[in-house]
Amino acid sequence: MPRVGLDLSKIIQAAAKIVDEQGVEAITLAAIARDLSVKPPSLFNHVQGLSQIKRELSLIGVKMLYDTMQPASDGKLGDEAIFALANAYLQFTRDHPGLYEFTIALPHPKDEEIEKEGNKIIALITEALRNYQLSEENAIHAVRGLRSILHGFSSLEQKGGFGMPLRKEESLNLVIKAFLTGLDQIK
Amino acid sequence: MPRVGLDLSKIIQAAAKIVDEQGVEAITLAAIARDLSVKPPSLFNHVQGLSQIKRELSLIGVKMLYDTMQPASDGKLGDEAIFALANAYLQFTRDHPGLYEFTIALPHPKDEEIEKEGNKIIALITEALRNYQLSEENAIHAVRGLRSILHGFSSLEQKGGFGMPLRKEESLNLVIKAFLTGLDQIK
DNA sequence: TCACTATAACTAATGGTATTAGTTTATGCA
DNA sequence: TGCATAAACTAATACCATTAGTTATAGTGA
Repeated sequence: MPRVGLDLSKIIQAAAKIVDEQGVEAITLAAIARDLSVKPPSLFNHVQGLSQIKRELSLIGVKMLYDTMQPASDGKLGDEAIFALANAYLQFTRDHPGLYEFTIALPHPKDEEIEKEGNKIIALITEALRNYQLSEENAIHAVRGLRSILHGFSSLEQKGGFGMPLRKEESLNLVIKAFLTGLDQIK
Repeated sequence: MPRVGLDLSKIIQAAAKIVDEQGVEAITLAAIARDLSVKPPSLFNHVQGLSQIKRELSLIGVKMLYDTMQPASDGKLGDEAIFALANAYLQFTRDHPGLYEFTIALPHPKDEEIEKEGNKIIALITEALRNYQLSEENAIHAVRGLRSILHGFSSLEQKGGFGMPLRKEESLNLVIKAFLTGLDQIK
């Protein structure tokens, strides 16, 4: 019985690799155990079960997304900050499609730790929109709008929803450009 | 052995009810069979397996979404048509959250029948955008943008992504309003 | 009306999954 | 060096999808 030296972190790393390379459907305790050269029950020494693993994937997903977006917008303001955030967001969804899905498909709607991390992302977007002089209420609408654009575009791209070969980054830039331009006039 | 009179349609209806009421995770042959008071193997007399059922859910999902959107925009043009489409889209995702997920999570990327139905939805949006005088290329970008907004907003709402109590329809209207206003200036 | 055929729905069996209980043994610490 | 903790295991249970083979119903033709 050679001890492999498992721990929660190694299990989550293996799980993250599987979802990013093979899709969220492929995440099973059996697959993780295989990847770690261990039998499935061994995982229970370090983890409550599959649902905890999914929860941890959501958590590191949100954290990694924030860590990707934060440096991108740092020091920038207005349009420049928004486009930087958008590019970072899109890049993350391309680099980590599986993990990204877990950032959206929340386990229990009320997981405070995940919610806290998610709020950091929202704060980042809110901050980038600061110099648009929006009312408090419109700022909330605008953040929701930007999140909808970012998630919708990324999700549709992931699922192969865009048939045309036309450059997709160009599409995202145009939506955001139009949205921001229109935002300026609504106030 | 009383014959229940199963057929493909009844099976798909039962499956649709399950995904809309209990979520896409809940769709299993066992659950469908229970709902129809039948043993799981009986389903194989009418269906290839679970993957075909999922494929059929995608197909009727796309068809139903089109049938919801088409009458909404019929006879309208410009902003009015776009907002009508958006409201119909949002309503569909609320009435049929499970079916809606299947319209996005396509089975094999290349299912011609589903793709054909999907193209009818895209044509509807394209038509509604007609009088914005967009170049052919920008029209494609704009359709992608609108789809991103609609899907992103609906998906985030479904997943409980919007915490605030602030009226959500208002948010969607503002994003679209801003997007359309900006679109007018880009050309 | 009756037999016959096609097939709907079944039971039994296989192999995959998560999870729990109970066992063995490696490893770190006294 | 010995011992206690716990890591990894085997065995077992319960669920799932799917296939093979069985039973018997319902519609057809005589």
